[in-house]
Amino acid sequence: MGRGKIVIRRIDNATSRQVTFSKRRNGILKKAKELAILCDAEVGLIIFSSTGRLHEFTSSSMKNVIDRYNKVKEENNQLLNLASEAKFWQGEAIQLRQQLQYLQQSHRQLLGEELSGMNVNDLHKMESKLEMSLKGVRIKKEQILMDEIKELHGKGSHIGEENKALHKKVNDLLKENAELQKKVYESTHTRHDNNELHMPISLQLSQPQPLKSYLPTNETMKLGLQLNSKTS
Amino acid sequence: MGRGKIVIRRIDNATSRQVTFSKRRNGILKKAKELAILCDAEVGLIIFSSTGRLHEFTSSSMKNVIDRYNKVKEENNQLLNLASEAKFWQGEAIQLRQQLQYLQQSHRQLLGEELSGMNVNDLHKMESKLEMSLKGVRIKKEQILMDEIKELHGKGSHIGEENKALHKKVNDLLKENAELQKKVYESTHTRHDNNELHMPISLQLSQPQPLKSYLPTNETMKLGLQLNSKTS
DNA sequence: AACTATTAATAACC
DNA sequence: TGGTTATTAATAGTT
Repeated sequence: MGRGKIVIRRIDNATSRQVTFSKRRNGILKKAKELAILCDAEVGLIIFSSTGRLHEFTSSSMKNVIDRYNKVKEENNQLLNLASEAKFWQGEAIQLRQQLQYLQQSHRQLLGEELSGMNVNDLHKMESKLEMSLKGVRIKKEQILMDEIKELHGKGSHIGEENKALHKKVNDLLKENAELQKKVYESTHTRHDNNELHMPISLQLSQPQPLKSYLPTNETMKLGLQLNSKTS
Repeated sequence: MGRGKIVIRRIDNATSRQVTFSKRRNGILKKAKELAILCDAEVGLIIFSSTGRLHEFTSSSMKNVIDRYNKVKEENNQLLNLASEAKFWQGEAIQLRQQLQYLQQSHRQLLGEELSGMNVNDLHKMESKLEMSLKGVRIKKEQILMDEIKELHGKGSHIGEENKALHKKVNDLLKENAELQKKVYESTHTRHDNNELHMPISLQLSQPQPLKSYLPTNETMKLGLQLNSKTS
């Protein structure tokens, strides 16, 4: 749109560059204004000439336009951040789902399900694997049982010793008791007849109770059962 | 530049507004780019369509352009402030200079200088003014003199009374003295003759001095003169 | 989105 | 800097 066509590149001649700037600047300012009016748009145009002079057009106010611009850019940024975050977690989810699927498959195969699609070699390997596993499991189980037994033996011998001591004590007490009974009998036999058996009876009843309580108790029996149920 | 001329006003039809927006937006974006390249200008163009969509062009970065824009605006603001401040003080100076000039003129005229350029009426008024001033001055002067005299009279009468009292005292003393002299004379007359007249002479000399010092002094005379020179 | 008659912008010149 | 004009570029109305 001039006397001749021009290529769009920096005009070297400073004067004609300035002239062109002046003309085109007016042109674009007019265009900006027209666009704003015709199309009801909010337009902000800032131009610094090569000499540093400022020229501007705004349909509203430059502050408005800039604020709105920054707002939109910020929102876009937030959207971008959210999008990238979503993408990241999506990736995580895909990876985790794959791992899960693989483990489920492996698990089913270990349990003997879904063996279709495996060749003899695979099945052979699987068999070895399972045998190794079984071996490990049995070794572990036996070890636990042995530990249990060892512990029980320890407890048992301890209780046996205690038992011995108790038996001795019981015997001593019985002897003592007998002597006392003898003395009482001798003394009461000469004076009163009706109160005769009161004291001996109460002493006799107290004797059997301590004997019973030093046998293996319910609690220690339970402990042994629990350990057994765990290793079976 | 189309099939027909158009007036630049908001296009009512939303669809054709949108179409026009699209076309002209491209046009102005191209123009902005061309201006930046051809003329080596820094350009920032922000467009919000009526539907709120953002379109932009910058030859560098929008942040750059906006920062530079704000910087220039701030500088302009500062310049504007300084300019308005300068204008304000200039106004003040002009006003003060006028007042000064008027007062100088008036002062000179009151002193009888620079009477050329005044007509008879002006001079008549001036004369009256000066007469009034003179009258005021004379009245003030007389008042001050009267005050001075009154004060002096007050002082004078006071001093007069003191004077009377002193005279009386002097007389008394003279009488006393005379009597003493007489006694002395009588007593000495019989024994010594050479000391006879010493004492009476000294007492006679002391009498005139106090009388002199109670007349108006040099200082009060001076005060009167100063007041006169001020009012003349 | 493509076409085109027409207007608007502007490059070169003064 | 501002005006003129030949020419190109942009685009309004249309398809």
